[in-house]
Amino acid sequence: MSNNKDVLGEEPSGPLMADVARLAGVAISTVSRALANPGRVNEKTRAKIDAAAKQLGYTPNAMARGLRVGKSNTIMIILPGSLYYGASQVIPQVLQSINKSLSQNGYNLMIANLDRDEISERHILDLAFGGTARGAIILSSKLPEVDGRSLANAGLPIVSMLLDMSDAGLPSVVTNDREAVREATAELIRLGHRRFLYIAGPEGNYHDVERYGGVLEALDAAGLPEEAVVRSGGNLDYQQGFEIGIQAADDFAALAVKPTAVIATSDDMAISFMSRMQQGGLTIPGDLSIVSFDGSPVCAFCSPPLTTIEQPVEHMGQAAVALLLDAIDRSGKEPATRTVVRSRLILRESIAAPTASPRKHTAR
Amino acid sequence: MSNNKDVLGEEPSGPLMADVARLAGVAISTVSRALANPGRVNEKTRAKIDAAAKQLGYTPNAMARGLRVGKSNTIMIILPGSLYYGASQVIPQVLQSINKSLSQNGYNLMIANLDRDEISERHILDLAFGGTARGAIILSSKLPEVDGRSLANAGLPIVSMLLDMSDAGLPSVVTNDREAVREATAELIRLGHRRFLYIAGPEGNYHDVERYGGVLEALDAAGLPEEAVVRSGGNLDYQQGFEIGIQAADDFAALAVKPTAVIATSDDMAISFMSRMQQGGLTIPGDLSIVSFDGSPVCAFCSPPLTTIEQPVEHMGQAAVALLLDAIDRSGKEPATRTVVRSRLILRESIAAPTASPRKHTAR
DNA sequence: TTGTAAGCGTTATCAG
DNA sequence: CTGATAACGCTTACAA
Repeated sequence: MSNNKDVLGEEPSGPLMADVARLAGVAISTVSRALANPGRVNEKTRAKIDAAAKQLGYTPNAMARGLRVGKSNTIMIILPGSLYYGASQVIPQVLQSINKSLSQNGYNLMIANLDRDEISERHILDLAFGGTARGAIILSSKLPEVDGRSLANAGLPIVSMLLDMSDAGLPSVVTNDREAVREATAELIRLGHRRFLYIAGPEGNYHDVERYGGVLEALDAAGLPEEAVVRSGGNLDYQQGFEIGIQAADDFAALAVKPTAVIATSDDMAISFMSRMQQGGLTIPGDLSIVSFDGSPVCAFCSPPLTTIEQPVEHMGQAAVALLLDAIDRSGKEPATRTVVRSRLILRESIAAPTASPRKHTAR
Repeated sequence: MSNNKDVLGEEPSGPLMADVARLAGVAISTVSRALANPGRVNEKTRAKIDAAAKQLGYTPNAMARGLRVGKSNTIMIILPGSLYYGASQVIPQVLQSINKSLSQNGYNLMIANLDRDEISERHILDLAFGGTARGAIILSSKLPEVDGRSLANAGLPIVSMLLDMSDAGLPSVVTNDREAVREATAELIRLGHRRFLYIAGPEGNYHDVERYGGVLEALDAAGLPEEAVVRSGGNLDYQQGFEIGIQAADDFAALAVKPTAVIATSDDMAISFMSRMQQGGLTIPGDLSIVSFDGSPVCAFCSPPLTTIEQPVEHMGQAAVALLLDAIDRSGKEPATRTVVRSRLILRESIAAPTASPRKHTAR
């Protein structure tokens, strides 16, 4: 058994449980028990077995175990489109956090998809229906569904992150997009701003709806009309943040009445927008205040340093894993919960009171 | 068999090959053959089987297949420390590229490690020795090794990326760090610079050695003494690029004779360094030219836009996968190759000829 | 407490 | 070309 017979050219398969059993002088099932439930076996035999296992450098075969118990210990993470943005570290931070939490609980992390074409979707479904994945965490996207098979019917626990899908029955971990943007906008209003430019991600997208909603709520609370904010963007994805910011700069240039403050829905947008504005001779925050969303580390080193809303990605990752493992354990028939982890406004030099007389602008 | 008997509370296990066989009216082994080697089965029965499989929504169980054939189709990627940097998108780009190439070849990507503690290393070794991983791509780090087991002896094809480990027997995909930095430095010399600050990653690290070597070669070629360059940094990791840049700014302030040009070994370093310099009243590139390494997208939107060396990460990822799959197929006894993918210097406004009299500075 | 034996869902060998 | 049947390495009743 195993590769004792040192056959040349043979793939070494490593020591088997049978090898450990033989070396320890016990039955193979005893080894299995000793390794899994150390309590249910005689202390002395357990020691013998441990010693034998260590001596041989035995590692249990994960696929054999998985097949037998009908479960894997791999979690897949389903990512939207591209993994990289301009400067945002949200996705890598999420991966880091989730992977860490999973490792601590004995699970592996598999990257399931980056390109949302049919091939990738099929790939995801194979992972789910083929027993490879034990659960899934899905980021900012809808459930894959290809010719009859849908991830929703895979009998797989799924947690949505960033995007609230609790209505669709998925436990979700999100941040308080709406409230955070409302507060940021309120801060701008407090400083004296009355006209705003809002730079949007994909229009109608959950984040866009929530964040823009937050702006409107703040305006409303301050007694300002909805017309106080002008929208830009809406047709490109968050991955193209730099592009969006550039287009917004063009939009800004075309405006007859200039806003005095800008609310960008991602740091990338804010960064390229600000760059263009400064090239055009505007000073920030003198002529224009800017706040954005994501809390990318680089914001601290922009000139001026960018005020941004920091998403607590690490906590969100932990929460998502906790929810998922819970669902796995309880093989849950419970109603989908929604966990909200609060974002935090980081105030920096990119916002200030509007200069001169705002009346000049508003012509009031 | 399977979940025909709709038992409540039972985990639905999905249709099995046996179910497909029954529906198609053939033997189970014929189904297996039809699905794997469509050529070795009668066209008509194949059609029947395909239809049955599709009708049932059959997905083969990956673990069963893996156990039987003694191979998985999962590749693990071993990452150094943290997954996220300041603004660099190198890691996410690598993941994207590798995952895409693997998917196209029917492989899955598993993230193997982010924290290089003993637990994680053990985890990696379990993946390797437990048959979960069929191969590994390792980024800028050495092979894990814990109590007796070493990844090197797992009988697993491994490809190193970013770091040249061809000497240690690992096929490696790297960029031409040395040459790229040499050219960048030469460009600065051509512009008239004669005194340099070099901002380093971990001292003695492969990248540091290569990149600093490139600087020295350029100096030498121009007949400049080694003393023309001052080193800063060396004790922090690349993940702490912003920190390194800040410390470098302090180092710069303490210098009696100021360099006129800075070579940062990562964009993060350059960004925080530049931010500090500008806060201190220096203008870039007027008082100081800056080039850096990585080619982060955000560099285009810094003020001034940063000259940087762009690593062809996508190509490198593809090359790494190609090498790995090759090694898997050939179960290769061939000598470890080294694939070099050339970096590219992106010229932007952060470098210029030194102003008038460098003596002004040096006099102080 | 330990051993025996029956699978888990595939693939591969070997007859037919 | 197709069908039995024996593994793959492990877990888990069940028996001793």
